[in-house]
Amino acid sequence: MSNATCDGGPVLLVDGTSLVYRAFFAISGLTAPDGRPTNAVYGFTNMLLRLLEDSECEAIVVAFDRGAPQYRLDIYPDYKGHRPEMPEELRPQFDMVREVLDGLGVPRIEIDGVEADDILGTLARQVSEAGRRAILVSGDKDLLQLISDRTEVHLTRRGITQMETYDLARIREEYGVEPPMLIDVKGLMGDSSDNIPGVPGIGEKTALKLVKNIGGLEAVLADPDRAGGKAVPKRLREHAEDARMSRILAEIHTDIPLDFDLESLAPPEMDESDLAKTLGQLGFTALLERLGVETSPETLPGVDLGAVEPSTWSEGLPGEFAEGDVAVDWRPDGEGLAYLAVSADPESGVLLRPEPGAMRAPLEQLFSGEGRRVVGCDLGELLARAGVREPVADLLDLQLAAYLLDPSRSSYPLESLAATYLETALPPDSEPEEARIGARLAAVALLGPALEGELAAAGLKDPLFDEIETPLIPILARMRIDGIAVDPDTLREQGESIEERIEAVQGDIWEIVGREFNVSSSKQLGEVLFEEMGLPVIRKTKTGYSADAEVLGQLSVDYPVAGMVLEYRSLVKLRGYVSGLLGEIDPETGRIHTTFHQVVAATGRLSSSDPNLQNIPIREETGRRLRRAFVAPEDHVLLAADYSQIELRILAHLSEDETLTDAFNRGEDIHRRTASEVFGVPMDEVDGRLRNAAKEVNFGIIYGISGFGLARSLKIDPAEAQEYIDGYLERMPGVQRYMEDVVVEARERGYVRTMFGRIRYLPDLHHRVYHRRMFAERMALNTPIQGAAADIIKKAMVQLEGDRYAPVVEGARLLLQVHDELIWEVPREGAEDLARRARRIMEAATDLLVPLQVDLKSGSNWYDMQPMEVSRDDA
DNA sequence: TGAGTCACG
DNA sequence: ACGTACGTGACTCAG
Repeated sequence: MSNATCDGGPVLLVDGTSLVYRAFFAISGLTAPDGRPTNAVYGFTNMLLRLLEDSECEAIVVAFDRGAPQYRLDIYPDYKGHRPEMPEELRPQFDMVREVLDGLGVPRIEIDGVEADDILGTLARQVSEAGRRAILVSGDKDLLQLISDRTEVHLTRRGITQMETYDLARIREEYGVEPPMLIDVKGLMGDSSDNIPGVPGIGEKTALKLVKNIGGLEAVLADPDRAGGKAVPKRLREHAEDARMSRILAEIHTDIPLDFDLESLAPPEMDESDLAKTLGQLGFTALLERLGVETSPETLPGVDLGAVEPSTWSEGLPGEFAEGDVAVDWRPDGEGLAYLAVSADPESGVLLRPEPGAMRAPLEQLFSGEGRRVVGCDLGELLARAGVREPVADLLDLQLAAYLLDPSRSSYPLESLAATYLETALPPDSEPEEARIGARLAAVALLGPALEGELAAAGLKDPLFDEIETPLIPILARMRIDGIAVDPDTLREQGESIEERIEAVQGDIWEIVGREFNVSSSKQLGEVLFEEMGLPVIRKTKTGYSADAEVLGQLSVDYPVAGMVLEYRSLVKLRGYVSGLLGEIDPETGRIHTTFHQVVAATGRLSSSDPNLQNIPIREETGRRLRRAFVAPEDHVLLAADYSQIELRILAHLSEDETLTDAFNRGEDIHRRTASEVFGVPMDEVDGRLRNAAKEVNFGIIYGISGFGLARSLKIDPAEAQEYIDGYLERMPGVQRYMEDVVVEARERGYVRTMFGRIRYLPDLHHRVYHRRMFAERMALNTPIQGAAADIIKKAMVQLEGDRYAPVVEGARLLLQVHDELIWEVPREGAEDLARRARRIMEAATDLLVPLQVDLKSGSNWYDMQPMEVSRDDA
């Protein structure tokens, strides 16, 4: 399309500055995948492509303003004086527009100290003098003065989607004057947007009438009385010089020296790979398709696995892959591997097919070479599946790197890494498997340095990737391999008791209701409670009646059946835990081997699954007893070390709020102090109710507070909740300022970062839908806090566990991480030693304005944990 | 598969 | 005039 020649067609002269501005205000909420605002680039590019498609143009040029137009400022220093500054989100988009134009092969002209108008005027004159037609495209009516029989103007109308054509006939009809006379009109009327004064009291109508009836400005000024009346001639006399100056300012120059050869104008020729890269990074894939640009470029030349015979597993790794850097690819199959492929260079690789039960040896070899580097995806999973507890090789996990670069993605398949960072596609499933694996290996090898570069450029490599996340890989793998011992009998006993109570409660519910139904079915429950029994409907969901714990809790005051449903629900929930946990006990080890996921939570936290051991009940006694099933082996104990109030301490540090830091530095009970501040009560008069309210306020602050949310958690009036919040922010002005600053900065940058540099993009900060935008703001407030807590405990884990050949304490194994807590099993006699070291390292993991505090507990199972007395002064 | 619910920090 | 606290994973039902 854009490469088609169209001899004899008009030359398109585009006012880039004006159109980018229009696009910026016409479209909102659009961002690139990396979070940069792209609304103006998108609108402009879209408009430009439509122009190229619609007009059979011969050539196109885009002009931009650059710098202050000195020749106008000399005449009138206040020219464009009252214009608001360019919006922060628009400024960087001009460079993106330039890149897009370069990719499209559209020439652009910008000259220091010259306005786009004048460049366009000059070009229009040149085109016209060459006997060709020109079409000026802008959002600015000023260009109408340039219209001639060979020049027309297209103006954007209402937004940017539509253009309106102005030609000579239309100007004559609408204004009744020749186009150059519009300069005189503007000289008289002025222009508030450019801060051109004109003659006060003369607006467009009067100005036009004068010019139409009398003639140009000089003719009007020569005999002001011809204007008729008294006021207008008076003003014309008083402001004649203003009018003359205004006319000069209003006149577009057509004689700017251009370093541009009109003869060289040619239809644009796009650079497809350049354009694909530019538009791809901006996330404009639909535009790429519209341009017919190949979006999934040629596939990589794969590593030739034919060069080496696929090996069987038992033969181990061929010698040439046993040392030196390698790229690996693998595929899961059940609990094992479908294949493992390794290559050391682009020329050759090896494909191994495992024999069941013999996975370990080649993978030990793979990860054992001192100083070698293994590059691949999800290496932790590979270590865990192979049972490799102590890899020696350096690891470069591509998935982990990609997660740090953009932690909000739902997954990090090699295909999408290759597409994003290499701009290549992997072969489709229709290709033979060996060819596909060969190409995957090639992609892995190339992605290594590519992603390392990206990490470094984003400030994520050191220390986050190199010192924290990568060393954590084998630690998490080891936690999974080791697992935690679980006593199935304890679970089964509790399960039976739970089952009995479910039967009983279910029977009671059925009796009250008068019939049998499935209490677990929200649909059936809703019908029974709200239709048959006529209970008041408190809230509705998309699909029916809401009957969650909050609603049932309210109803239970008047309707005992609601309370019984709550009990039923909690019992069913516990039954789920029991059966889930029993099903996860490895028959060989008698232990549960949960998986800790390193690339799931967008804040940087870990997550746990199969089973999730980060949500084992503790708040309610019945559920808490489940913890009795998590046991330490003979002569061992479980040791738990948890950070006390780490998120509030981070808030104190980040906000530098005096009250908050003071409270922590004095070692006060933070919720009590908060209550004292917010409710104006002396510390020792804070009762349990006030303290709890303050505790909820503190949670609210960390989550990105709203009066409504706090009201809900405290079951109070939203207005009252808002008063608490206002009171809090008044007493903690540092926190208030911090919260405001974080959101403003995030909006400008498109992302937030933790103290350790961990990044999270929040494109929805510009979303046009209010609640999406608010949601993003709360993420902006919460992520630096939750994320920093994650950074800190990860760092502590690495310091405590990273030295693979010297366990912290003989026989100790780190088993679980529950966000602000670490749990080990340790020989009884080593517990105190481990506790001391854990506390020392965890509390010193980072230096904040307030101390970090670690509480320690130990016990023979996860239920009976007793506080440990361990002194700190052992440095 | 999605919605609703609920367990944890 | 709107919908509302952050981050997860698992179970259950229903289509």
